[in-house]
Amino acid sequence: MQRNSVAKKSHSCPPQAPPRLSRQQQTVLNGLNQQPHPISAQRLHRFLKQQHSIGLATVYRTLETLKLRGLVQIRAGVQGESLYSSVEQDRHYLTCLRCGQSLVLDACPVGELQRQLQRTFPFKIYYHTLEFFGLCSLCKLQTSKNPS
Amino acid sequence: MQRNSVAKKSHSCPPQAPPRLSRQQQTVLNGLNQQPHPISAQRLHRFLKQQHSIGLATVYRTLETLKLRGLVQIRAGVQGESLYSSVEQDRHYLTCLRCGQSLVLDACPVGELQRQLQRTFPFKIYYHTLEFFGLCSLCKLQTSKNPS
DNA sequence: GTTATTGCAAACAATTTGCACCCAC
DNA sequence: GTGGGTGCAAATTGTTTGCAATAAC
Repeated sequence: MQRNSVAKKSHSCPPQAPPRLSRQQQTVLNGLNQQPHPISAQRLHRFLKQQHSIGLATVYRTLETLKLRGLVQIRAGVQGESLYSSVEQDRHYLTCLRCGQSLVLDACPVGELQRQLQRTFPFKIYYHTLEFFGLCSLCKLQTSKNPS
Repeated sequence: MQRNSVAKKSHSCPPQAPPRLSRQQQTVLNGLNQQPHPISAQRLHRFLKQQHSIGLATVYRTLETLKLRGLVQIRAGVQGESLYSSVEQDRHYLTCLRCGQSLVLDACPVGELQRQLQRTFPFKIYYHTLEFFGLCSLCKLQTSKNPS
């Protein structure tokens, strides 16, 4: 997995990700990795500020950087915000469109498909999202009463 | 599954969706169904205004209504907006995180899984999203030059 | 007449940007 | 010293809401 031959050339510089992250960027990435669930930029910022001094814009800018480097995964929250999580997590959800409640699924049936796509297209694939949407039993009742 | 006994009561009233849509709601739904690809609320509004008189707020409100009735499908655009499409479309994409370019995939390997989940959980599942993210070959080059 | 729908403009919220300052190399 | 990284506040963008006018039944 690791290039063993010539790692001498200055600081390590793997073919993929331009290497080092700044201090604050590392802070953001660490903070993100501590989250059990996908989290919005705003909430992550509030979380980080408990321990560090960091600006909201930096959090946004860093998440953008990490995104392009394939280090974070993004999905959309029910109220339209973006939710970020470690790209390591291969988690999938069953989400209620009305109340936002999410159930975690354990199956991930698309790993093989992803590898196959990777071979077929000239794309560097970082991750995939798979999510099911509908109404939970409670909201289904509510909706038929008050279609709001 | 369906209450068969007394379906006589007034206009048809299937167990699921509270029935009729208003005129404008119908306009939105029709307009949406004419789109070949997922579209944002703003663009849909611009599209509709070419032929009808309709307010932006109505478009948003209608899309929300249609969402709860399981008639539209939502996914997040690369710049953070919501993209809407007919729930009929079982399309999946391979999307570049940098330029937003999307390739349409033909395979959908999760139909069976969805039916299985539907049996397992007390959720009414309307649709699923499955999307792959990464960098297209061009953006991959660009990124290694200018990590911006 | 009563109730839901609509349009407009104002309000909101998430995100991005301009700019001056700071830090690492 | 130079270039990227950072914080703050202002600007932008997508979306929601209040309310009076309108349409549906």
